[in-house]
Amino acid sequence: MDIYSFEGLIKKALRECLQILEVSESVKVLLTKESFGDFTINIAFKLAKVFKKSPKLVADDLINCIKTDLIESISNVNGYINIKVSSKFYSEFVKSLLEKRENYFILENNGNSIQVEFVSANPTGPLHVGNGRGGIIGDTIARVLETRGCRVQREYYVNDAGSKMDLFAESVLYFYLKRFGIEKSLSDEGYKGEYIKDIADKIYEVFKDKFLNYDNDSVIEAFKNIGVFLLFGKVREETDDIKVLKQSTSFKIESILKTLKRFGVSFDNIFFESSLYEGVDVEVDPTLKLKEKLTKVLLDLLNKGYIYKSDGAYYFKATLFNDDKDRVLVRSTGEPTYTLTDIAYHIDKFNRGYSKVIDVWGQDHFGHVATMKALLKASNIDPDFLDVVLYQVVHLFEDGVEVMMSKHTGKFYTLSELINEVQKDAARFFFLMKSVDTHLNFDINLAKKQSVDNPVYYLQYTYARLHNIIEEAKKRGTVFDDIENVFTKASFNEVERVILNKIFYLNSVLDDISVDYSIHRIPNYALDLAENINHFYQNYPVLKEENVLNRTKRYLIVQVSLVALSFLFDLMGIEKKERM
RNA sequence: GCGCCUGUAGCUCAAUGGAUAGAGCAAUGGCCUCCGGAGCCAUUUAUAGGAGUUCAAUUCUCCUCAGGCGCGCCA
Repeated sequence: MDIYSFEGLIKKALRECLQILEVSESVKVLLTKESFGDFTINIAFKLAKVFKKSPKLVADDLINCIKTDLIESISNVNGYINIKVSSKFYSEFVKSLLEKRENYFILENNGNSIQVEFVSANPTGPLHVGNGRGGIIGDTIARVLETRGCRVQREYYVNDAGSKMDLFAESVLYFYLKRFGIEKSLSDEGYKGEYIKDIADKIYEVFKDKFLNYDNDSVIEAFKNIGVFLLFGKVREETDDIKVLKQSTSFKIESILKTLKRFGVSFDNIFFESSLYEGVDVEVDPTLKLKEKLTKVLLDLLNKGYIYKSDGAYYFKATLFNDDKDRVLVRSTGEPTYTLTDIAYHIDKFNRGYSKVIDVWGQDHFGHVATMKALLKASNIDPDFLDVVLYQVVHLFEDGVEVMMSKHTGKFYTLSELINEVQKDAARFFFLMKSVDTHLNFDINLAKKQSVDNPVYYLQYTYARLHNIIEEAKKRGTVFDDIENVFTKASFNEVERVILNKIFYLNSVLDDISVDYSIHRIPNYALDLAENINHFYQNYPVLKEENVLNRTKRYLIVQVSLVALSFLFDLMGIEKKERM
């Protein structure tokens, strides 16, 4: 028995009674405060207008409709329909949960195939702390959707083409040539971080003067590829250079993929932007040729009349689709913009057959959302196919002072360093706790402390001490009653009911999260539950309890709680500890 | 200037439009003949300001103020 069957019973009762289908379908059973009962329904307020009666009178009618032995009593408090559930309710719920274990919270496959794309940081430097937030958000959304019965694919979009990558390669080249005493000019926009020098040094160490007599285009291509391999950890095309590089293992900077793996984040698919540039050149019009994949997208828009030329550039009429301004898709130089490759990429996703695609972007990409939706619509794809989750910036504080982060100046805290110092679990939890809409102030000193201040230890402690009860019971050979007697001869007190009700309600919480992606509710839920469990632990000893029936009842609470906590730890990607 | 996000306790953050706005940290005072005191209990303090919609507003609408971000032939 679960929230769905329970809610279904109530819906059915109301449907038969009310004859109003839409209304009874929108009924939701809500968790309520213990002083009001176990669960509540507020549908009477909504129906008051329809029936032209006061909520209180409507509730009176509704109460008479609902008859099930899962409910012990049902009351009407000024329109609130408060439900106190029965022993049978707990009997069916607890037995069902203990039978299914963690799978109680994992729903059957619902046929939806969803892709979540996240991190997708440019492979032009190590990940910084802000990327960690995006990583956790995407990873957790994926985990939640999986529990809701969706098939989920996690994808990383690697921008290994485009002008940022050229700039990166030029920066490496600058330092490479310096090793030979050659001073080349580097634009102010160029990357100047230590790691750029490390890459140049590595190239020098492995390849010596090999690239000195390359022409500029060739050396830039080679350095792009080498850079992506060293920084990201994987390249689309394994050139001979990469094979040589693989023989030599020493390189100071941890690759992006490795950092993420240490962070508990992994991907099912890596999509390289450069793959959009595969194939042959195809004519768009007599003045322009692009690679076939991009041409196809552009021609489609062109044929629909959504493209015009201005000052030699190709503009998309985005303003026809609610965007602020028209957008350049091809520069006057004939080069495609990021906007064109990105819509080509999203059309590719659409063609792969997902029912929905979720992109996790930093807030600074906000302006790009309307553009992408406009392009989707112009390409005859429902804009709702794409959900974009924007997360606010991470501000880093060290010794009370904000640490500014920039790849260009080279001063930033890497995610890798952060994981080294505060452990994966604490870092994940810290990122997960805050709503994506709020700016996250990350206090490095506090995070480094690894002390009681960190709520993740509270959770792990709760799990460990509960688990210890199970261990002790085995060790001591503690005797328990038949659990059937718990439901027929005993009853759960308020503290115990709160715990059971909360756990019963977890599926409903997860449903909500899967719709609005409010993943911060998971750690908050977990902490709330842990608090209730610790209160129970403190006041109601299990093994010491002499009455065997009570002892068994409390032991059930421990078992149910352990299953729920275990599931939550797995969902958050945090290690559960049986001993601390 | 226009658009988006945010403004809740001393600090960091919660609260599907629902009943008396909750936690942690910090402060003060209590709990170990213990299944783990990394815990429990008690006390203190808050919805930026103003209108509106609603039976009901921290939540929705509008205005004001404050902070962040965006408004490229960058990605």
